[in-house]
Amino acid sequence: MIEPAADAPATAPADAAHGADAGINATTKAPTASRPRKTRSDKQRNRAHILEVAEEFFTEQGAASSLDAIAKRAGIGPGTLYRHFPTREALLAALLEARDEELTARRDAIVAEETDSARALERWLDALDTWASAFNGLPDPLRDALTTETSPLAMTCQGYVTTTDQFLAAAQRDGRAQPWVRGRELFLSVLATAWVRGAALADEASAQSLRAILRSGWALPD
Amino acid sequence: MIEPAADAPATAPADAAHGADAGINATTKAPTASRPRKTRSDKQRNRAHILEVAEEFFTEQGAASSLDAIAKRAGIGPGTLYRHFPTREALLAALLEARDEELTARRDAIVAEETDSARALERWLDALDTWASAFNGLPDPLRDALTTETSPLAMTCQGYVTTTDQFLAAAQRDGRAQPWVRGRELFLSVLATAWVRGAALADEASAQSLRAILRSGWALPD
DNA sequence: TAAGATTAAGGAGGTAGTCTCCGATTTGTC
DNA sequence: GACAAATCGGAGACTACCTCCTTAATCTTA
Repeated sequence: MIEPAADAPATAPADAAHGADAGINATTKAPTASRPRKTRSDKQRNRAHILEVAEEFFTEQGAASSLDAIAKRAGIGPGTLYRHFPTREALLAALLEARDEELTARRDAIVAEETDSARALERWLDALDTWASAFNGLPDPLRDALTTETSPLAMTCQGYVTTTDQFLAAAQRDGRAQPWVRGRELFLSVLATAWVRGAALADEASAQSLRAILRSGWALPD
Repeated sequence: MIEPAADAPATAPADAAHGADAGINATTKAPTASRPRKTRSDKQRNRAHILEVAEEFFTEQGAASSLDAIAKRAGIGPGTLYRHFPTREALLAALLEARDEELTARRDAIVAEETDSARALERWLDALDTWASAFNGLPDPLRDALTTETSPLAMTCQGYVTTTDQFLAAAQRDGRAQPWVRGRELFLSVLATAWVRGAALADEASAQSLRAILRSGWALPD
């Protein structure tokens, strides 16, 4: 049996909090401490549009695309882009958040369908590989996030490391994975293979082979 | 027995050709077609100094250091630096050339000392790992070189891939390495582990573990 | 719905890095 | 020592990142 699940990597609702908290300070008419305004509509519109355009750019030209160019194609000034997403990592995190749902779904599907714990871990690593290969050059910021602590990507990565740990623990319990391996390293190894793929634009063969090497590296026979 | 060796990755002598070819066109006194001049001394001096300073910078700040900053500390203009080394890769290649001798020596030592072909391959991969970790951020240009064909680093890499292939072939003959692995992928996997190490400035534990995963990945028991 | 308050947009511009071109300088040769 | 060729130096064109401050859009209230 397998049992990772229970705590997903937490898809934060981005911006909640407006409405439902009026009337608290209605006693005084002080101009300060008034009820917070509704978020301006153009802000949300811009945010959404930036994300669309960034997805395009990153897909076509990799995760290191020029942010100014993204702003220009989105028809906004650079200041607006940076106000919404102070760093490249923040922008990437927002884009990956959209993929979070899919990855979580794959995780749940694996848990539900797979009875072989080693096979389950393998499928999960496959899913992670696809995720980390969303954009060319994505492995680099992901790797950095894993050691930076204070990155918008850090939380996301940490969640997936935890999930990896759970799949791995199950496989280890069944004697199907090397006992000395840790989830963090498997996660890093997935990033590393995705990084290798990023080189060639078409060294798929090498990436495949590397995955196989890693597979036979963490696995135990039977 | 092991038998890689024979053809080293070819340490090009950089600039030969001066002297020993005079008198050929001595028949006419035509101002054209005269004997080529000796290389100017300041050129060699500058080249050497650039290499010293670049070694410093790359060691301290990684392989992505500012080239203009290197030129400035070397007391020359950027144009001079770019004339000597048109690209960052050319500069890196020149620096790595200095390490070529050491790596070749390690290869020869392994060939001479090691009777266990799997152990020999392992030691060679260790040597490569040290080589690829000479500067922070070095794995990236090395990876690119492996698929660019027309990079000053490409030849160097290709030579080491060949050496890896030879050690690997020996191990495979002895049934000590997975038969489906190729030298290119092992080389890439070394780069990948070096790349992982580059993240943390100190995630040595993960890098070690990744090496172990790879080790048990390509190896066959007994 | 118009005035006032506030939030957000826009974009000029400071900083930094890459790389090139050409006038000035150094060096080798006779 | 003078000439010619090779090399240097660095201004500056280009691109990218990111910030600040002025202007414009939107929300609120009457």
